[in-house]
Amino acid sequence: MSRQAPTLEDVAREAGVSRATVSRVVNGVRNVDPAIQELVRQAIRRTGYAPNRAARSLVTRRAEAVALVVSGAGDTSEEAQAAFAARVFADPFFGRVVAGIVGYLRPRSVHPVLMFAESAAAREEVLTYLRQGRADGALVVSSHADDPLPALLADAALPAVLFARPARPVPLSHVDLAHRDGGRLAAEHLLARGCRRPATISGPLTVPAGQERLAGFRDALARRGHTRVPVAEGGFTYDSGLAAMAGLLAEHPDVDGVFAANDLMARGACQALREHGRRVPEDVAVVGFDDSTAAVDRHPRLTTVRQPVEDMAAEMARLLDEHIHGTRTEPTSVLFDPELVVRESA
Amino acid sequence: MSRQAPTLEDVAREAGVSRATVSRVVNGVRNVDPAIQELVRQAIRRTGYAPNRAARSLVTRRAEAVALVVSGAGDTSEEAQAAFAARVFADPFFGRVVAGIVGYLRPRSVHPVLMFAESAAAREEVLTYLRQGRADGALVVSSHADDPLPALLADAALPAVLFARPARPVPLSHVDLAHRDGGRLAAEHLLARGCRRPATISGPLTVPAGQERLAGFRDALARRGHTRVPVAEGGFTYDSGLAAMAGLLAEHPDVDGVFAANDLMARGACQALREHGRRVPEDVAVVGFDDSTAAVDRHPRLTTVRQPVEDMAAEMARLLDEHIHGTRTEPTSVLFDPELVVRESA
DNA sequence: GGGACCCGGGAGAGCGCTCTACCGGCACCG
DNA sequence: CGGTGCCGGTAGAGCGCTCTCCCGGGTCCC
Repeated sequence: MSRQAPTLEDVAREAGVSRATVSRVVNGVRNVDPAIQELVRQAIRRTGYAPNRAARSLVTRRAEAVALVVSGAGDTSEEAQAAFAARVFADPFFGRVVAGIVGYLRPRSVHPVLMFAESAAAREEVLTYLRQGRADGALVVSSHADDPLPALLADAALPAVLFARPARPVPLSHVDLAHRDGGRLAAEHLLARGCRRPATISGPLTVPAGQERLAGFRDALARRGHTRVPVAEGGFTYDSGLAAMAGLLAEHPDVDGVFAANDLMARGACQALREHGRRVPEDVAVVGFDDSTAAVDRHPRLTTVRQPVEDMAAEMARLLDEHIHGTRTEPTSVLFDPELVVRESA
Repeated sequence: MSRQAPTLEDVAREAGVSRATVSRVVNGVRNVDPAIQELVRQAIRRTGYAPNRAARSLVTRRAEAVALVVSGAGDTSEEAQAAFAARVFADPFFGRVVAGIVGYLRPRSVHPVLMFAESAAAREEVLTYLRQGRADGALVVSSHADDPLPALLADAALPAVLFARPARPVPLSHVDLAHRDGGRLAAEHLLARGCRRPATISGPLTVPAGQERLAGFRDALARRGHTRVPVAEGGFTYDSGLAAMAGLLAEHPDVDGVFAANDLMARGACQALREHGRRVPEDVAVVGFDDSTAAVDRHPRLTTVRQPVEDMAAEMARLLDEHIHGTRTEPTSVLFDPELVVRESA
């Protein structure tokens, strides 16, 4: 910004019309004489005019931006913040969320502001940010079940949409997956493949997704007569999957099929199986969950329950849009269907 | 925003002082009587006041936001945009960049707006965004060498800082790594381990980082008498590393040490070696580059040349800050030193 | 004791935009 | 030929904030 940026006034003078007329041309409201329109457009080009957004926001009361909040639970220390960011981004899942959100926002010229809310101070910052009108609403992706942010947002009556149903009910719209159906798909596939000793590495049982994937898996097996299925609880990380699989093998050396509640753990499980001399899928079939590209294209390519994350993220953005514009007022929950993707591991 | 948000005026009335005084308390400028300060603070608390940022930005001409631009080359189609975003985030490298940037920006209450610039239209959008004053500057991470964005930013005299030196010189500040030294570290380590037949999987030779890591590696080996070192060019992806390693093995079955120009390719190389019955590091030692956590903590844990990405990203943000505030005017380049991290693979 | 100088506070302009008036002119119609 | 719309444009208020200018009163020093 070496010299002053041109204003509406400058363009108006250049085109020989009033400020309002230029504004109409820029925003495309009301009929403006085509000849004058062209005149104004040329003036805009000559001056290199770009409307000042702060001024526009001031009167429209719209920031045309939304906060993309990656939310954690507890009260992480300041130093751990960098680690938190790195960890979140390490999960291929998050990239898909961003892709879906940006895909929806971009054509609407709305921009996502990246925020982390892993401590009480950071959460307060998010609320303030929204109250200041710097963003029109929040898209929240929580990494923990007991994330306090959703409730804070709801209390403040700030427009927000969540990815995944919160553990505690909160009057906020959210998108989610039919996790139960996903677990069922995995179970049915393992049985169809001829597995006789299925087991599972569940997600953390504190989060709904963890509980429901497990429930769906168990229910489907129970209906087919498998009532006592070994379960090892994992934490959605590679290492936890590895450890869980090692544990399962120790207690049940005869397992021939494993459903891991996400791809990262499935990968860990594959590694553990390899270390214990089991071949995948010949000795033990492995089914993952998510279909996160990065985790899936390794060897052996993972059979997994696909979660349409991009679509879900886009829907999340769409819901927020409606809440912001007041075309939707009641909290809504949109459920997506999982899909089995068969590759090599099962 | 059900009811109107409280304004400075409201707080002033509540506290029985003038607008200016409240503004002074909020911004901490000049001496305000402690008693009155307290009065104002209470009024702020009672009213739940949060200063409107659009209004503030309008007069300060500061958005207190920067664009975090992930930039590609060519003219990707609209449909490929989602894939682009997903791909970028899949690289663990990017998460570290974000962590470093956020670590610097957050204490300064500056927020990053995520933007993708993988097509001409998207690039134009970035420029407009900055010209509109919605962000005070841009932090650019390019995935391609011939990215046109830096030149566009420089031409428009918009504050911007790049990660890595652009292929074509551009009058913009940037941070970078002493890639040559990194290549040298890898070479020396392999030789020190007793490797007699070193080879390398280089990065794309169109990008400076690719060229220089290779040059450093070659030079160091040449000084020790290894003048003809097998080179396979990769594309910084897992698959390209796998393919390159397979190629190297086919032509030089006796290689006993490999330097891959990034961790992802090193992982691919490990996989290829495993498939060809070679043990790592017993038969072939593998050294990676980056020290990207996610890629490194697999089995065998990767020996790698660490790039202090977080520090580099933070420095990038610091430089931008200086450019924005006018305390730095000349384009500056800051070089960081790589560091060898020895783990299991070599 | 009087002038210079702060120090704490208020008044008010103005940042660049949108948007609601309003107004002149022109076609149409009774 | 005087209303009645309607079209195409202008005028101007005002969004909420910062910041310069100003002013009263106390302090300090000669």
